[in-house]
Parts: sequence; structure tokens; C-alpha cells
Amino acid sequence: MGRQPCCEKVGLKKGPWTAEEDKRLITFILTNGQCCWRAVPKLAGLLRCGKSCRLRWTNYLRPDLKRGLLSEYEEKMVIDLHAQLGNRWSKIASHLPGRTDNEIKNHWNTHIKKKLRKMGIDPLTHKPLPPPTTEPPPEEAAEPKRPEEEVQPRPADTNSLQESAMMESAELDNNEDKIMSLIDSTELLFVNNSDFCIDEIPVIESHEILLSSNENSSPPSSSSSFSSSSSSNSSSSNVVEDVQFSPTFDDYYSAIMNSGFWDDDFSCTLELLNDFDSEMNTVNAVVVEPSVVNMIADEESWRFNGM
DNA sequence: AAGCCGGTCAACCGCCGGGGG
DNA sequence: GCCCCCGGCGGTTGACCGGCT
Repeated sequence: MGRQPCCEKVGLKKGPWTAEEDKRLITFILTNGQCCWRAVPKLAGLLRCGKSCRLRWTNYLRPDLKRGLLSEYEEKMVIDLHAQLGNRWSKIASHLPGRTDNEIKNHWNTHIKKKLRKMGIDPLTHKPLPPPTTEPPPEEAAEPKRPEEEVQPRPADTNSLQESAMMESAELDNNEDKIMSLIDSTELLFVNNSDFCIDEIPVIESHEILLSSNENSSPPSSSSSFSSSSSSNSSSSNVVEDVQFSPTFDDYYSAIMNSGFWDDDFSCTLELLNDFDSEMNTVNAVVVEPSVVNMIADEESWRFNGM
């Protein structure tokens, strides 16, 4: 017996969504929430199949989606995660807030694959490609690259991201005491992903984090350490010291452990992800260590509480 | 200007697994 | 245990666009 189609296809519209359809779907979801997708088109007045509505919403209309190309850092994460998980795009996407499986899959197929091949890495196995047998490729032949010299993912090495963070820390010894004293007072708050919109917000690099001095800020209950410094808010009145520093893995780790949220000892890497609330001087961070992310359900977004 | 071609990505298709009856 | 429904997933398609000839 044949499987029942997901919906009655006769008379249903296919192809690109119109602005009007988008509007109807958004209005419906925002008013009613995500209920039974099969019922959505009927209730929202759409001539679409429920599955199509779900895809349109999750891949395009969701307010917490990031738009635009993946950053270099996100790309690296995708490569690392792909090395471990293979083509499990949804799993990979779950580690990149604001990105969809479809987006990552497309980006992999159109950009990353090529990039890896160009670097002499097999995108399937993440191992160095065998040397060309017949004719050498034009550019690579002139300047053959040894695989070990490349920035390549190391499938078994889940600490690569952590290591790069640790390298940063080596440059920051001078500031360590100051940083750590501030970290000690950092308060971590859990932020539900649905509570903020990260649309069109540039990824903030760790070196872009501004450190504000406690004595000059006026924290309500606790002193705090981080504020963001995207171009839009680097002049925030709370940022009194225009001192840039790069919080390291250890900094984040200590901050998390001090938050009391985590009971178990574990290793992880955190990456500041977005400046999503310049008024509150809060920065969004994400746990990115692939070996532990399975422990961390959906609560991957954190906020280093600002003033 | 027109046609071709390759790249990109939104959308679709078919399968699978979980949950409920 | 079986069936059905539903949502989720990964692979694939095809429309669109820009660059090139």
C-alpha cells in the first residue's frame, strides 16, 4: 500500500513564496504559535501544503534566523562538526544558532567543498587528497601544499577550537590578573534562543570585546565584565575604558564555572557570537566544543551580563 | 543584444523515526 | 505489535542571477 501524501496536493500552490503568503504565514504563527503544521495552511488561508509552510518558516521566516554568508568562524565550526558528524546537517545546524540545516548544507555544497578540495582536503573524509595522477591542476601544481601546513580540520581532534583560544591567551598574560578578577564577578544568565532576534547582526569576534571597568560602571547588583563593541555601540556610555582585550577560553570557562550553572567538570570552548543588545551591553556567546555539545540540549546561548 | 553556462539557494521530494491510539 | 499521523531529515531539483562570449 502506498504511503499517504503529507497533504492533498491537488490545487495546492508550489514554487516560490510570495510576500503576501509570507505575511499570512508570519501573522498566523506569531498569533497562534507553531501548532499542527497540517492545519496551518487551512487556518492561515494558504494554498500550500503544511510541510511547505513548516519549511518556509523554519528556513526563511523564523525571526531568530541569521542572514548572510557564514562567517569564517562559523565555516570552521561546520568543517569541524562535519568531520565528526558527517552529513547530519540538522545536528550541525543545532550548534550554529540562527543557521538552518538547509543553509549549512547549501553552503557546504557550494563553498566549503570547493574550498577544501582547493586546500587538498577530501571533503568526504577530511583527509588529504591523494596527489593528482594524470595532469596536475594549474594552480596547485605550481605551489604544492603539504597537508600538514594547511588549516585543516582534524576529525579526531575536538580541541582544535580550544587550542586556538588558548593561543590567544598566551598573548594576554599581562592582562591576566585584571581579566581574571573581572571574570570572577561575571554573571551568566541563561537566554532562551527565542527571546532575541539575531537577524542581520554581524558576528562579533573575540578581539572585538571591550572591557569596561567596574568602578566606573554602575551595576545594579553585581559588577560585570563584558560589553560588546560592535561599530554601532562602541561609544556606549558604560564602556569607559576603551581597552580591547581577548577573553580566552579559560576566561569563559571560569566564568561559566563561577556561574554555578554547571555542576560537572567538563571542557568546552565558548565563542562570543553576537552583539544583540547594545543598550543592555550584553553579548551572546555560544558553547562550541563539539565533544560536549551533546550534553547541552538547546541551551547553547549564553549572555555575559552587562551593566 | 542574445545566448550560454555555472553558481547559488529556496523549495520540493521521499524516506525515516517517534508517538499515540 | 500494528497502523497511522506528523515532524524532521538529507538529497535533489529548478528558478534565478551574473559573468562571459
